[in-house]
Amino acid sequence: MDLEWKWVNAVVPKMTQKLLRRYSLLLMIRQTQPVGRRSLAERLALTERTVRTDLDSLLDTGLVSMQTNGVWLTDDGQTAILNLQPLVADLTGLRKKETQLKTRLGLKDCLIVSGDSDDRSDVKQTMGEAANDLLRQQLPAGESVVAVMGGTTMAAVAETLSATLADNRQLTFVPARGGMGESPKIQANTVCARMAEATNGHFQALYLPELSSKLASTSLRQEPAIAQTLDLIDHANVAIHCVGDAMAMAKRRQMSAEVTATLVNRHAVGEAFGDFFDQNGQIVYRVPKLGLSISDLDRMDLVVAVAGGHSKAAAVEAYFKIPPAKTFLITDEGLADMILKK
Amino acid sequence: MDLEWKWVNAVVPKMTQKLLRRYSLLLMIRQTQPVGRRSLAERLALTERTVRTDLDSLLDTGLVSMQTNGVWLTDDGQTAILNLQPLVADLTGLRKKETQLKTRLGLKDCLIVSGDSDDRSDVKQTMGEAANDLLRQQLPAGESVVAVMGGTTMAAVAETLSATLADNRQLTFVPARGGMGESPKIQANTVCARMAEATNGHFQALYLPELSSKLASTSLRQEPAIAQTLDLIDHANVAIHCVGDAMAMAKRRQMSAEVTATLVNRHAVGEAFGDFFDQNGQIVYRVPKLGLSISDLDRMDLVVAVAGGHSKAAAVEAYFKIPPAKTFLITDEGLADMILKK
DNA sequence: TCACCATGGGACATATGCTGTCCCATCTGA
DNA sequence: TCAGATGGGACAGCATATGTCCCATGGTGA
Repeated sequence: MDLEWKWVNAVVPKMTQKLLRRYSLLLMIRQTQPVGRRSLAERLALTERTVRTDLDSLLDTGLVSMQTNGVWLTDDGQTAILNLQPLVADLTGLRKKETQLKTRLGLKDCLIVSGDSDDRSDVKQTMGEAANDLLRQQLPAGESVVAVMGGTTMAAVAETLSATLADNRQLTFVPARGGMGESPKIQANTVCARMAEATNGHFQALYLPELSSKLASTSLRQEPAIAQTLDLIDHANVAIHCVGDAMAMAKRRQMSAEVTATLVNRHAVGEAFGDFFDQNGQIVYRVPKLGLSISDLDRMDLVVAVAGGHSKAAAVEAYFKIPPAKTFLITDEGLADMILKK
Repeated sequence: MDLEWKWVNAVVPKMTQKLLRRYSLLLMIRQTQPVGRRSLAERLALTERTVRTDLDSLLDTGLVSMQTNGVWLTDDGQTAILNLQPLVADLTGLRKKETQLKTRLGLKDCLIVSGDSDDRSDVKQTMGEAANDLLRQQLPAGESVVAVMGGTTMAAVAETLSATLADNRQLTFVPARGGMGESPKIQANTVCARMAEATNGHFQALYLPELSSKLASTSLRQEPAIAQTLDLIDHANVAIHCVGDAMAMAKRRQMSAEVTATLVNRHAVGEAFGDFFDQNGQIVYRVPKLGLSISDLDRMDLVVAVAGGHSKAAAVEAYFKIPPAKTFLITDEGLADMILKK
């Protein structure tokens, strides 16, 4: 498929440029709708007029609609993005990187969005939308219990979940683990609530204080409210989570100096589900928490990992030495390049 | 893949038209090179200027070259045609018909060119070029012995064989069967000679008179020159042949009224390798000839059948109830439609 | 409620590319 | 040698794309 486009380009040059330009326009509209010509032009570094011609064309073919408050993506526009994604990935060479990363990390499949979320904050949002697309295609129909984690990346995913996801599905969201010391805005409970809201689904919170001893967790496990949620987690068939850089996570969760020192000593590079691992994928420290562990992913129908930014490359690369080979990864070019260039 | 193009078209309308126009331009150049703008314009029902703009573009990208005697296809142009073929087949809907026909007839694969060779004589030539493309991709490297049949279709294939076929191959052509009463221009010996010439290969003729008795064939088989050729035929690993309408073939070969009556009585619809069969693929009459039979195809590495025109539909459909499922078919839209519409 | 700002739409000159239609010098092949 | 086909030049007309304004308006936050 890769070579094919070379010839298309030779026969109708600049068709691909135009296609890519309009595709990125569609993406940007989806991300910021409702939005006006001038904002779009600025964001995409195009002139107002070219944006306008493109919009007029897309209006003709019904992919966008113009309202007094700005441009909106139509349902057809949504579908177009979904259908054009692999094609555009081909054109930009991302497709090649996707297959490379897939084999390199042993993934079920892989989606790479362009950019680097360490540099531009909107890339995280694009990853969120990619996650939404993926879920729409991969989430089994019917009832599902979705275990999710917290974090800024997961919050971005939650922001973009659309109601169309719930068309043939009844979704229940549940935090994969108890409160992990994150700030309220990005903790799993908040993410759950937001996802449930967006998809007209249900959610169940898991309010847990910081745990310091195994004793406390054993007694807490008896609490009816908590036991019920833990039971739900045990029945989750879908997991969406992120992978974090070890030190960044330790700092964000304000872990004690003692624990941090342990992490350093044991060369922890990444974290997922509260488990810290070194570059060989060996778990070197577990945050004492209730809920899902990496090993529970085996029994899931669908596992989606979302992580981007070159700073997380080492973490992600190490992480995928652990989980079953059925995980989907959604990442960005910054991270992908960092892993592949080695 | 089929749906994808709908969206490409929605995002960049009329690019596909242009792509198709230029592709057909390339095809026409290949067919008639060296050729001038005006001839091309006339043949493709375009204006001179349009052809010129397209040619200029193709010149820029190096797919064609302009000489004082006309336009030539470059090597890149050749490659472009080859690589764009499946894509264009998608766009025109031919691809869908190809897969349909493939499953319907139980083929290894199938190439359909647009048009109907019963209506336009140049369609046969296009099929020949398609055959050339297919051989270039499928013919095993190294030495091959290619058994070919006669007929106008095979003659068209022979016309278009190109030297590039022989890049990594040494080819020997041999008539699959003895002279079948065809006129010299289209008989297998001539076709062989022409193919060998085009590919810098060898060929071995098989000159046989009309045979009327099995006795004669047995004695002829002893003749050293004939025995040698027959031995070569036995070692053929590739076969290229056509499928004919039963009555048309009987007439062309000036078969006796008696035999023709037999064919009618037994409801023969088609012919291949001198074997006539009815609509169920049952062989109802064998021309007493020396050489290859349909059953010998089993041991071949590659079998290509070439037949087009709606009038041959019944014959082709019946034929593919006989041979192994590894045959490639090259046909035209007229024939494909006739089979598929039922 | 009001004011402001971003919105879509209109307008226009300009640039670029495509089209139709000539003519012409030149090359080719019979 | 010569007739016919070749590529290239030229030009006007047309369509589309582009850059740059301005304007009325509607939604939103103060």
